[in-house]
Amino acid sequence: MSTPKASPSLDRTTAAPFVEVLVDCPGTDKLFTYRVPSDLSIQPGDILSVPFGAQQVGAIAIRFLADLPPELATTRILKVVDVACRTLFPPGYWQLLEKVAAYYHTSLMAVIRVALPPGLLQRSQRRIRLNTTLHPHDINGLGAAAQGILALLQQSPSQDYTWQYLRRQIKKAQVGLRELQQQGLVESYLQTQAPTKPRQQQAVTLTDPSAPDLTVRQQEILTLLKHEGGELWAQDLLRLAHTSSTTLKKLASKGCITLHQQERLRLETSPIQPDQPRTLTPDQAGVLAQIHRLQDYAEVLLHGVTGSGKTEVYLQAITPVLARKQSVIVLVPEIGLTPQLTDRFRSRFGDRIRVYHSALSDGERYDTWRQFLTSTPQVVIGTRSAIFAPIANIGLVILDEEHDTGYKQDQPAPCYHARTVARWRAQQADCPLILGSATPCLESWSQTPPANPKPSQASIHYLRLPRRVHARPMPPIEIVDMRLELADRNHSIFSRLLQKRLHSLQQNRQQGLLFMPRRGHSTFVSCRSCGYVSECPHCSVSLTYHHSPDSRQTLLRCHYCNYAQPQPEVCPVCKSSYFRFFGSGTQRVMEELAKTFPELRVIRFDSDTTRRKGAHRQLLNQFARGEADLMVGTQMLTKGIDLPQVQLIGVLAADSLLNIPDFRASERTFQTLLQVAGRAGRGEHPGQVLLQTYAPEHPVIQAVQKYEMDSFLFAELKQRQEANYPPFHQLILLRISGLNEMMVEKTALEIANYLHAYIHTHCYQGTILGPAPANILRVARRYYWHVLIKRPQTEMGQTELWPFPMQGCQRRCPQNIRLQVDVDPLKLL
DNA sequence: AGCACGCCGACT
DNA sequence: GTCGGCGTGCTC
Repeated sequence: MSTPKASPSLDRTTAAPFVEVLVDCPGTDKLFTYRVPSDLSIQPGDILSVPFGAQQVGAIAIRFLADLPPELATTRILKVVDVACRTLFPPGYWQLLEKVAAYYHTSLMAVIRVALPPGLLQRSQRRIRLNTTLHPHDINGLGAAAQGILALLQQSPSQDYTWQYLRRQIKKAQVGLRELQQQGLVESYLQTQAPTKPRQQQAVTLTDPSAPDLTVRQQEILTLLKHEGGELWAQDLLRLAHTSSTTLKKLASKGCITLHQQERLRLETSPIQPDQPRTLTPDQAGVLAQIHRLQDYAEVLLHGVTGSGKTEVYLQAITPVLARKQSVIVLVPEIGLTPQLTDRFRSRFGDRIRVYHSALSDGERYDTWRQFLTSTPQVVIGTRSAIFAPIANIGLVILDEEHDTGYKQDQPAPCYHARTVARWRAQQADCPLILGSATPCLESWSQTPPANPKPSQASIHYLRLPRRVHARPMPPIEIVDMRLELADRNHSIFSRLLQKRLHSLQQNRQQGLLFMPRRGHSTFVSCRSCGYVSECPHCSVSLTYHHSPDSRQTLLRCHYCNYAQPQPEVCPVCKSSYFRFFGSGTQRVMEELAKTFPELRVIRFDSDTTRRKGAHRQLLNQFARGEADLMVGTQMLTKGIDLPQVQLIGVLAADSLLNIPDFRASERTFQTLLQVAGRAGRGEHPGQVLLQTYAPEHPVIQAVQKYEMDSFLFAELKQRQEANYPPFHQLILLRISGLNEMMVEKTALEIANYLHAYIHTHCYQGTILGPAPANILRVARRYYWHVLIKRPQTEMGQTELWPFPMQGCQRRCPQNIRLQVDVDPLKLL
């Protein structure tokens, strides 16, 4: 791989004998000192492998040390084992990571972990191997745990498992292991995994095609090689020329070709027809002209209704950036959902596209990531972590579907929002940031001139694409009052109007989507006689009814921890036989459809049917080819499906969205419903949307029906202001969890009290809410309590650092209690 | 994260 | 008395 000229490859000699590193171990954010072996050259930022305790872990070189601090004995200093990756990050990159760590109150290492491709920071693993030379003479003499481990290992094809796995599978595994080790039946060893490395492959280069005394066959091979450009992978040449490696070796010995190892990049590529820029509508052209005018850092909210051609604007905004040899980052919520988008980028920009997301293999991700470090102008398309792509010379950052909640990481720290990080990156690179959406989120919209009472203070430009391309109208939205259906004794989940439309769907050879804002067979199982609800024994959430096609048994499953149990025939409490599921999910809809419309061909499109790799594309293609009349699905249907023939959209239970206990429920519902509606009428026919609800007078439903964006957002903004919610106040959520309920509660209370006092003594503005038990109290045996910090923003929507006393909170947290900080949380459950 | 060290309960 | 549970603390 070529390295930029900034790297004087000869000058990689390490000056100092010691290096301070950041070790990839949770709970250790201080620096550790290691000796630099004379045969290794190390630079700050390089990713290393170092011994740490009994294991070997990944580490990052931070700085050199000429002398050892006096408190460190020379004998204790260990040597760096290896350099896993030599990195040369663009200027300002470390500052960016540090800023993220500071703002989201996490360790720098946690940020580095999301920024680096997986597999680079490798740690050693303890594994247990079966001793095959020895046979246990008396299995029954062993304890239960030992027997369990033995049975597992014997099942394993490699007679070998990680210690972590065994410990999870077998209780008291520690005891069992000791027993087995004493008898010499198993051995325990540390496996140091090699970090992901470049893939090397043999390449053939033509050097001298005119050597004397060549056979006809040899001549043929050389001609072929010349024809292919003089350079090929050995395996390709072997295949093309139907020859063997001995022949190649002979040619090499004659000096006609050279054989050498060369890196072969694992990049996702697909042969794609190149395409040309499309003619823009006047709206698009106007918007693009404004974008082209931007040079330095500026933020743009591109508010374009579904089908208005935002993608083409992105493409044409990128072209001049690439032309002036700068790079671009394009973020999308989920790459698997939008294969059409990446295809279009590839058609336009060819091999300058780098697709980066978690579905890539470790090797592909690693190679793509290392391409970022080259100085070639490129377009990175990826999911949220791609905002950390270490490319230099960024000329433009684009966030498509900027309202999407997928941009917020909420599982492991740092709980960063890609939009926030994108803003910092754009500021750092002094380039424009485009936020695109058909349904902008309140946080972004509130900073644009239309939302601002003092437009001069608005920090985001507002560009609008109010019309669809080819002047296609937005589909009309009809509201069906489900209360009237029930009053008229229609107990079906389909209103009579929807039934009528579904009937005519097939007659008119049209297609439709049915949107169901929930996954699973139904919501929960309850007793109609006594009200008992089946709950998960670990998570205090109701279990969901799942009907698997291959087994006759019906299962109740927990959506949080995946616990499953067979469904009882009668109510466990009162023995009533009216113990049935309640509400409906995609599976239930499928069954009802099969009953009412047996002739309709239906595809189910939800997380169950799309889990398999490539299933998304396959199901969509199937639908696009007209092999089904109707597609039934959950939230996934809202994203990026661009099928011109979709005529009918049915929304079954708008209410279940509206009633989610979250202050953003209205905004979410509005966004989701408009996104769903936008899937209709993208072809010749205008299409129609049918919205079933028990609350037709609800302001959200009203606004959706009229496509009234601004008035809805104004009203919503006002409510947020009154209730001190974002974007007027900033929220920081502290999630306190542990196995002991009392301890969690006690700790949460202590932290809340401490914060109260802290705010008071420092005269900070703000309020502490809670502690309160989380809505779902228990997830996978852990209890959760929340403390919410609310504080006024100095400037609306400004993301700024607050001296929130993380250390103090941490100190009040016992070892077995976990404290997670979520700055600007999106999920308050 | 692992692993060692160290302190309390149920057994020989 | 000991063995072995797991809570606390350190790893250059």
